[in-house]
Amino acid sequence: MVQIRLTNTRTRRKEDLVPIDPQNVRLYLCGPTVYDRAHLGNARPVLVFDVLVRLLNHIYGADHVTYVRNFTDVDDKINAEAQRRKTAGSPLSLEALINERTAETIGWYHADMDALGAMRPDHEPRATQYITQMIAMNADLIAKGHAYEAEGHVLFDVRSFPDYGKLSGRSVDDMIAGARVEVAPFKRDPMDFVLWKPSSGDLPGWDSPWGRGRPGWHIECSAMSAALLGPHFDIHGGGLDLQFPHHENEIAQSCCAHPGEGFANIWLHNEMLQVEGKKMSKSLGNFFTVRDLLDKGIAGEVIRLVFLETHYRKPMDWSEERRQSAERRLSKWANIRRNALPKDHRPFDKADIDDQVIEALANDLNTHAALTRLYEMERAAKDAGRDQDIEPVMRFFATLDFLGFTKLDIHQQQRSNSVSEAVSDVLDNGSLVESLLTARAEARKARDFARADAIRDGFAAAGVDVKDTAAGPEWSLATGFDAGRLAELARNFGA
RNA sequence: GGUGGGUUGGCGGAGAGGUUACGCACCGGAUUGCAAAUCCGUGAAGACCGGUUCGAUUCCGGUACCCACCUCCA
Repeated sequence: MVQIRLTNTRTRRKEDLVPIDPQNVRLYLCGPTVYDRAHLGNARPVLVFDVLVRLLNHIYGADHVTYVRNFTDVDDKINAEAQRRKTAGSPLSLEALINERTAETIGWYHADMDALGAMRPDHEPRATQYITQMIAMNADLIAKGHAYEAEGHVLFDVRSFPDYGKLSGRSVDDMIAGARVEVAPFKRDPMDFVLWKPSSGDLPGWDSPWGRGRPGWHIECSAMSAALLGPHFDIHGGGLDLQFPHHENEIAQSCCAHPGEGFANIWLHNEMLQVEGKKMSKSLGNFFTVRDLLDKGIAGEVIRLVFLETHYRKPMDWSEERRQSAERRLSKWANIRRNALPKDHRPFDKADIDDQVIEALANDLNTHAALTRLYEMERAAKDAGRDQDIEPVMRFFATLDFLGFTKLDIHQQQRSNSVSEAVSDVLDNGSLVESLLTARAEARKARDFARADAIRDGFAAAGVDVKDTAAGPEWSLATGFDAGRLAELARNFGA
C-alpha cells in the first residue's frame, strides 16, 4: 500500500499518515461562511482537499473515507445582509431573510465548486443544525474549568490550556504584546475568546443557560467535527489564515472538552492566493469570485488545472498567462481524446490509474509532480494513438479522470451561459458556420485563396476556432465569440 | 514589535552534494496554398556575501528583499 506523507503544521514536519482506523479515515475541512459568493481564494482549500480525498479513496477505498466540510451559517455579515434587505423593504421576517441568504449562498457555492470538478463531501453540516451540541460543549467547558460566563457571554480561558498557541508557534504573552484589538473589560485575559454571545431581539438567537444568544466563531467546528467524526480524527485543514486564531481556538476547545483524545492528528494548511503577483483585495480592484471567472467563459477545469500546477503550501498566483497556458493544455488533451480514445472504450478501472501519479500525490500532495508525470503519459498516449495501441491512451485518460479532468471542454461554459438562446439555436444546428465552411471549401477548391483566407480571418474575428483536420474542418466557439460579426461574415460571403 | 513561510531560466515549477528536470512561451527546421494543429531541434537558471567540500543551486551562517498571520478573510 502506498504510504501517504503530509506536512503537519502542528509539528512542522512531513509525516506518515497512519490512519486511526484504516476502515474509516476521517477528515474535516473548514468550509465557507455563507454570506456571499465564494471568491477565487475560497476554491483553494476545496481543491487541495478534493485531491487528497481522491487519493485516500484510491488507497483506502471510497467506503473507508469520511470527508466533512461545514457551512457556517451564523455570522454577523449574514445578519447584516438580512437587515439590509429588510431595510430595503422586504416583507419577510429577519429570520426568513437570513435563511434566504444562506440558502442561496449554499446553492451558489455548490454550483461553483461543482464546476471546478470538486467532489461533494460526505457530510456538509450547517452550524445552525448543531446549536444544541455547541451549547452542551460550552456548558462542559465551564464545568471543567476552561470557560466562564461574564455579562451574558461565555469565554474560553486561554490560561487554562497550557498548549494554547502551539499550532501557530506563538505564546500568549507575545500575542498580547502585539495585539491590536480592543479588549472587552469582562475578559480575564486579553486573549480569551468568545464561545457564546448574547443576541438582541433583532438578531438570530437561541435559548441557552446564559440567556438568548448565538455561538462564537470557533465553537461550531469543534461541535460539528466531534459529532460527525468523533473527538479524535485524522486530518483537519483550511487556509493558512485560519491557523490563527480559528484553528488554535478549535484545538483549545476540543482538547479541553475531550481531554486525552488528541483531536486532529495532522493539520494541513494551504498558502494564500495572489492575483498577478499581488494580494487579492477589494481595494486593489483585483478581487473576483469563482463565478466571475466562469461567467467570463473560463472553464472550471481550466481553473482546476491552474490550481494543481502550484503546490498547496506555496503562494499561488492567478494570472492571465497561466489561464491561457491551462486552456491550451486542456485543448490538447481534448484533441488526443478525440483522435486516440475510441468512443466505445471500456470503463476506466482503478488499475488504469498511473502509479507514479499516485506516488507523487502521496508525497505531500505534489500535484505539480503528478502533472509532470502526466505530460510524459500524454506523449505516450499520442504516440500510441497513432499505432492504434489503446492501453497507454486508456491509462492517460483514466488518470486524468481520477484527477478530476473529465470534460476537457474549454468552451463549454461559453455555450451554456454566455451565448443567447437564439444564437445558440443557430449554432447548434450550425447553419451559419457550416455554410461558411462550405463556402471556404469551395473557394479553396477553386484556388481562390484570398477569399478562403478572408473567411478564415472572419471566423477568427468573430470568435470561432476552425481547425482543418484529415477528416475535414472542425470548429468550436472561442472566448469572445461575437454572433453579430458571424452574421455579418455570412452576409458578406453569401452563405 | 511578535510568529511563520519564501527568493530557481521570459513565465510556472521539481528533485537531487557531482549526471538534460519537466511544462508553457521564444527561436530554428519539417509539414501545410497560407494559417492552426502536429513532429524534430537549439538556447536560457537558482537573490547577495561568506563557510564546509575535490566539487553546492542543493548543507551551514549572515545580509537584502518579498509574502502571510497577530483585525470572525480560505
